[in-house]
Amino acid sequence: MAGIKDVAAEAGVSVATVSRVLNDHPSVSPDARTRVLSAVETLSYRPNAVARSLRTDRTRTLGLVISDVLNPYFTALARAVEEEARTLGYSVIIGNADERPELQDHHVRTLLDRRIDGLLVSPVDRGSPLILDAVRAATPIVFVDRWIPGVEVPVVRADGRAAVRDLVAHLLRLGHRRPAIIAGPAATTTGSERVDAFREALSEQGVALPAAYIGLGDFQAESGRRVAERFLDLPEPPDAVFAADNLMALGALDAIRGRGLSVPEDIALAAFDDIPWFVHTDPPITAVAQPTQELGRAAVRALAERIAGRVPPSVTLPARLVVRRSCGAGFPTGRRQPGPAAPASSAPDPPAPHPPALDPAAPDTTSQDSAAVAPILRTRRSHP
Amino acid sequence: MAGIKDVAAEAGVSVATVSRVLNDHPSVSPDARTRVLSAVETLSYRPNAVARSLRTDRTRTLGLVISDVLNPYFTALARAVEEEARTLGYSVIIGNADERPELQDHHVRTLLDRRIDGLLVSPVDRGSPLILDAVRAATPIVFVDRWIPGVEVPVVRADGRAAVRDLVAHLLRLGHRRPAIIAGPAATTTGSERVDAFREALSEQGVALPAAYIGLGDFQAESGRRVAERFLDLPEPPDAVFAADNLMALGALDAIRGRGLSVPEDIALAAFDDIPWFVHTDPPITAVAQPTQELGRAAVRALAERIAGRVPPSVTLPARLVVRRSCGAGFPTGRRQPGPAAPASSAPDPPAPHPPALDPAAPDTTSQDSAAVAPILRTRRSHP
DNA sequence: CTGAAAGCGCTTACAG
DNA sequence: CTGAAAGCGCTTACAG
Repeated sequence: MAGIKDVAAEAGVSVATVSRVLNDHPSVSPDARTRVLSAVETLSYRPNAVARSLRTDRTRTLGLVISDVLNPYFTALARAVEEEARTLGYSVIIGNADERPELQDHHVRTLLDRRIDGLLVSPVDRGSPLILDAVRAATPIVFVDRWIPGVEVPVVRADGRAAVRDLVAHLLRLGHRRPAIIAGPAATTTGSERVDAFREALSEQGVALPAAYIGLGDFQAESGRRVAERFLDLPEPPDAVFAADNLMALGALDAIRGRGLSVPEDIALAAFDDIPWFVHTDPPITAVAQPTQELGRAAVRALAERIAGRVPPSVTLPARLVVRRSCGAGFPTGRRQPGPAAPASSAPDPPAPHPPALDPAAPDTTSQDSAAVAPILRTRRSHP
Repeated sequence: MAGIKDVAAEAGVSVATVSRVLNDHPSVSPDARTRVLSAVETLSYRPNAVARSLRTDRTRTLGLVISDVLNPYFTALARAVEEEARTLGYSVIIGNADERPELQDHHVRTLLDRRIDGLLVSPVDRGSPLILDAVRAATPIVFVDRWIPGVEVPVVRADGRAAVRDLVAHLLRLGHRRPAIIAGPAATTTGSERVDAFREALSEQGVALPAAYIGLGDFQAESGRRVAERFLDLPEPPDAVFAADNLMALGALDAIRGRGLSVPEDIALAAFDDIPWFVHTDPPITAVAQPTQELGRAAVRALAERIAGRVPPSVTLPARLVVRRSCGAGFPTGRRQPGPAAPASSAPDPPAPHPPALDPAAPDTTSQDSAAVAPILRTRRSHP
């Protein structure tokens, strides 16, 4: 593989000059520039990024440690992050923690060893001394989605409280009186916050959330199944289940149907995090949708600010409720009625006859499906 | 951040000695070793991977360029790749091509600039001069899933022909007579092979696949929707649609239901690539499942061989048909019957009363659901 | 077993 | 505008 010396020889200049044209340094004669450029061409020279990074102490690389690649929410987040990073001239290296603290630390360590310029993390726990050390060492870090309380790091996340309040109103309106929740690990902020939001919204409506109706999951499908089964074994099972992420909702759905029960007739189901497949599950699942794209973009911008030495503010974006049929809504449970296709829309579900109560202060937090699916169906480049 | 010099000073030895203990070189006195190790500890020293790579000309990093991160198939593949790579002491950097040749080349270029030790690619087209150059330059490369014909590179992929033959038998047995296919781009091997397999299997049964029943998609949801709509607009629409990947199946399902039609009563639907959500779509979708985990592992092992200078063989693993209800199978279309839960299984669907014809030479190619979902439900670490 | 020194491929003051 | 030279943080023959 040709090096900068070969290019210099071919062009009849010094390596310094080659380096200058490669880096768009102003003081290079037009003649030298052309010769270097053509030498680069004929040798198909490509600068060695490793050497460059060692010299400049910058890698133009961002690390992103996500909790679980198999979770479509994080996959969408990763895509948005890479897109925005590319715009800003950065590459991103993704580390998948698989919800395991050791694996998270493995990736953080590897990323740090590689001297990435900045780190985006969705921490799987509150502990990691490694992350705390990195923060102390002034490594540019931004938390996305989840964060570690008490640590001085900008956080980019969604606030689901209004949407959860809408969900609770929706459930109560449909007659559900014994709502339960499959929570994420208490060690994660999203694990505890979602339970808190649910409990508070219920208590505002005078409904209690007994301990037996709070099941502890780990954000993975299998735990959703396990907790749902425990709920169904209760002397008085809940009549509605809210899963704190989409994978646990999948597991819960599995468990419910495994008992021969049906959603929403026997038990209602809702999930935090909306994904395209929820439109097509049986029944379509009501979910709290995060503005994933925007979160990813905002996180990268904040991190770029931190890298530039500035102190970006945390950003909190609202989530919104997407109503479908999994909590019951007066829809016929059998076949859909024929109707005209909705050409530019991805919302095959008719509007719910009884929209949930809206928080008047946030009229846009609730919507009827579709927007959540749009990313996968619309923002992709269509076939030429 | 402490460097090797600081460690040397702290331990009272030369940097050479520090380097030796860090790299487990045998000729280091026990005394020197302990002192270096404790210096490393007190300074929380971490070797700079960038400098190390420059010197050793190895990055212990693999590049993986996948066609689309939003496609659960590739996400599962990426996870398997990272897992196996980690076992072998490699990190992996994922590049998402989003089915776009320019983006694929962007990532390949970036990865090459970073001097990754080897590259795993699932090419989005047959062209990329960049990839061909890399092959010519003897960069260790292995193709996964898709490949570029005529290029001397090991290929790790699944052969879906037997499974597609099973699918065709299944469709015909259920009375479908006008099967159509939503193909992937002809520029990809998986795009053309799946059509060929489908056409051949049909012709073996004396059924033609007219041009009007071959729709060209791009492996993304939106194209599945578009092609399905075109099918439904035909004077004589197909009575079964086989989507060449899971995202196009999602789009097709959208389009079909947007017309108020239902699956499988009005039209059957099947997909290539099985994903956990297919168990819970309405109806559950019959799919050709690839051994994704094994493909990822095998690809990494082959690449490691190539990096070591050996010439690994290509590997082809069989795919298998997973029968669910989307092609019709005599299941009631309404509610499920109550029944006991299947504790350790993720297959809520009862066995199909009419299993498809099996190729006697490959009795294990067909199965009844479940196994495909197992990865996400079982192989994850459960909550402690 | 140990250290001084060269060198990996770049970038960038510095001097001209 | 240009080049010689130092140096980024490591590893590794080489000599002792």
